[in-house]
Amino acid sequence: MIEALLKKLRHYDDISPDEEKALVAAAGEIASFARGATIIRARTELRVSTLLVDGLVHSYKDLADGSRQTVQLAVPGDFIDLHSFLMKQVDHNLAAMSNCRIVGFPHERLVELTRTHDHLSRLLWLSTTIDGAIEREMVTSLGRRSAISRMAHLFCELQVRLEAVGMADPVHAGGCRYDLKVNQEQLSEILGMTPVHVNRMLKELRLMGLLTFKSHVVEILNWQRLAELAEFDPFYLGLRKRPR
Amino acid sequence: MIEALLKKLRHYDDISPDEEKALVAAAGEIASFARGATIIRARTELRVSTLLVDGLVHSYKDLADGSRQTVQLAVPGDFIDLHSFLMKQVDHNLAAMSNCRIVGFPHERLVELTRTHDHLSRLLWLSTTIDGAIEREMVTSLGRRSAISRMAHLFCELQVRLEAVGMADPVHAGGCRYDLKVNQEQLSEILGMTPVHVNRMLKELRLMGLLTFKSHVVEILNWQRLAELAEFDPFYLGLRKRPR
DNA sequence: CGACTCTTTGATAGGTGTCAATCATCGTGG
DNA sequence: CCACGATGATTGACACCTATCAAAGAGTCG
Repeated sequence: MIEALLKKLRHYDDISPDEEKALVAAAGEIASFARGATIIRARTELRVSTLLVDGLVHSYKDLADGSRQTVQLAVPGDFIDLHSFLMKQVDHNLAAMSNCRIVGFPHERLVELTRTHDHLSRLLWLSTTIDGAIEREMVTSLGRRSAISRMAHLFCELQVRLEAVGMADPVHAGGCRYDLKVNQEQLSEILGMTPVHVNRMLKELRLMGLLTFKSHVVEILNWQRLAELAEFDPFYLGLRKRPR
Repeated sequence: MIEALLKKLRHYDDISPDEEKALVAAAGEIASFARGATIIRARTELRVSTLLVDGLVHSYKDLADGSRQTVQLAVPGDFIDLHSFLMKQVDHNLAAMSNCRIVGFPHERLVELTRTHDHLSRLLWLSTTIDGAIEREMVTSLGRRSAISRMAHLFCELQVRLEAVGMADPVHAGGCRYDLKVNQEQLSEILGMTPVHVNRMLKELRLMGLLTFKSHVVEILNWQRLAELAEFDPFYLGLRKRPR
């Protein structure tokens, strides 16, 4: 149930059997949400932090003109609102981008965990700072990259993040691919552009022979050139083991 | 020296005299940097987290075309790299936007602080999650707001953040104002637009009677209409006291 | 006063948004 | 099995916002 999380954390540092046990013990109930369902509404009081087990969840902000902007995209193994552990209320909505399963971690058990498991709780907090790094990269994309480069960057990032939890072919195995259960409108909310423009940029990536996205499958045809177009450097994802 | 930090933390929750003492004791050496100076280069190993005492510091990313994007803007009272406490290396550069003074907090002393002062360290970590909230708002601005609305949002945010540390007139005192020691090019790096466009948007805000920015002073002439234009809601800044 | 930095303005180009229509896909019910 | 409606993908024409390029004006400091 929390395998993806463990896989991710093991990229940060080794996890002892005892730590694994503690983490499993802290997990609460599992729940399912259908695509589009709201999981957490902004400003509600939270007593549980939520781990995404399967599917995609995004945090988003609504704007007056009816548009919305995704501010964080969670893949399996990510906590979708670990920052609520301290903030108690989040400043954004959380919704299922695809059918998904989640598992709650009651805050009191997380408190207990921080008391009893120093190293493990450091790793959990590290994961929130890496969420911040991902957001900073998103700022860079939205502020300075062209639409096509921004899109390329997103697909690169997802490749690496999904690969880290075993949900994408390794990059080196020639053509890599992964499932991405979103439509073009949802992509446009992530990328800060219109659905029409998403469609055109996808076409361009296809014509350039870099990538295809069809029936919820991303297939990267030329990783190197895609990464160049995106100016992608995975350093910010923090997926290299070092003592924490 | 750390008054601004204390002021900010007191918006989050009460600070006891003992906590204040501990914080002061954790502070290390003070240093000054001239405008434009690099404070921390990306990927260098860090053993100290840095508090901004005076001036402005930004984190930024360089792009291949020579442009740069500010991903985080620190005002006095903000830690500029508290996340490095866990990441050890940051994924961006840090530079002085204006002449500034900083004070270092060696990581080992911060570790000690987390051991001895539960509540205080929760407040410090809360401040990093609020940094994340600020980044999310930046994503929203860059993704969905027009240039003028984005600019209005920045000025609203700075008013509130600076007011919280006593460096801006309160909003309610009619015309509020604050010092902002940046030029239009630096603004353009924050706002993800060109310097020329910054100039035009400043002119438009001036003509609309909302705000002036001249010789490093922001003067807000009509807070309400500026906030409306920006769709600004200070909730995400977390400046309301509640038990932590 | 000159050298510099910064601000301001104009003309033009180009990227992205908007609007609207057509096409493709797919599950469902007759 | 096919018609149908719903959803999503695709395309074209056009508008508009922002970038680009270039130059002139303003402010500051030695």
